[in-house]
Amino acid sequence: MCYHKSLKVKLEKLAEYYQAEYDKTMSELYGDNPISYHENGFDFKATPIVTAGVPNALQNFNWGLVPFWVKDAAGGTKLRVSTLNCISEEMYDKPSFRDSAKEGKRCLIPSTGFYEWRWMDEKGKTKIPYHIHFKDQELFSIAGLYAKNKNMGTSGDYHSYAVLTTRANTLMTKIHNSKKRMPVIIPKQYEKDWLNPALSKDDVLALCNVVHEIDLDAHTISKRITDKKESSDVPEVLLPHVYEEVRD
DNA sequence: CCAGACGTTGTT
DNA sequence: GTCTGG
DNA sequence: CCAGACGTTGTT
DNA sequence: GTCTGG
Repeated sequence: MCYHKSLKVKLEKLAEYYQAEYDKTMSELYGDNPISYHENGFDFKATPIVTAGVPNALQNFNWGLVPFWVKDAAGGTKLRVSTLNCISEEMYDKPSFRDSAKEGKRCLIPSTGFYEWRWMDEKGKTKIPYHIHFKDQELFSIAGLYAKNKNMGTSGDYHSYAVLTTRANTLMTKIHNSKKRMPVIIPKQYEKDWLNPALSKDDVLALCNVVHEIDLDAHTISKRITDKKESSDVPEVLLPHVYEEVRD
């Protein structure tokens, strides 16, 4: 699973990585600051993504996929709580995701890392947060599906996406030791393929498994990440924090 | 037929 | 929009 | 997923 | 302990 991520990079650098344009609204929104240090999926916020539909632009889409058939805002807010993630193995079958999957509405979700908790005991009493990132590259793409809905009560259409998940690779099995899932990550050399709307189902599903060849790294961080009294969207949240009980 | 779901992960 | 359970 | 609540009356 | 809201 993946409900927390970071995008510690400026808009301009994002555009460069994806060879994509962005409009004035977006530059006003983010200015010259990194886009986020910690984003909680349950805030359902919009951040820049790249879609198969418009592969040469950064577009601000909301996390938590609201399918086109949702009839009103109440239905959307209820459903998106459980569509932050999509089990990639089932995306062609689930009512909430299958239309996006079949229509090739795949997207790249720019990320500089994601957060996961590791359980330190059998009883589920102690958990320690980690930030997971690439070993040798700051920015990378998480794979997603997206959709458009007209009934969310927003001024324009409501654009949203879900993070695809897959079986955890070796590193993630260690950290995400109870659920053993992780976001689908698309290496740079496959990004164009992923955004090709004509890609076959078999190829799509195969790309959801390349995570097993990816070299990720992780470090423990402070529990400030879940502190409600202080903002967690600050640079300090990413700093390594040593726990006695973690020996690896 | 109508009403209601449509989802993720999980044992704190 | 489409499927399932009642 | 986590954090926070943990209730009453009313009545389509 | 379990449910709900975010």
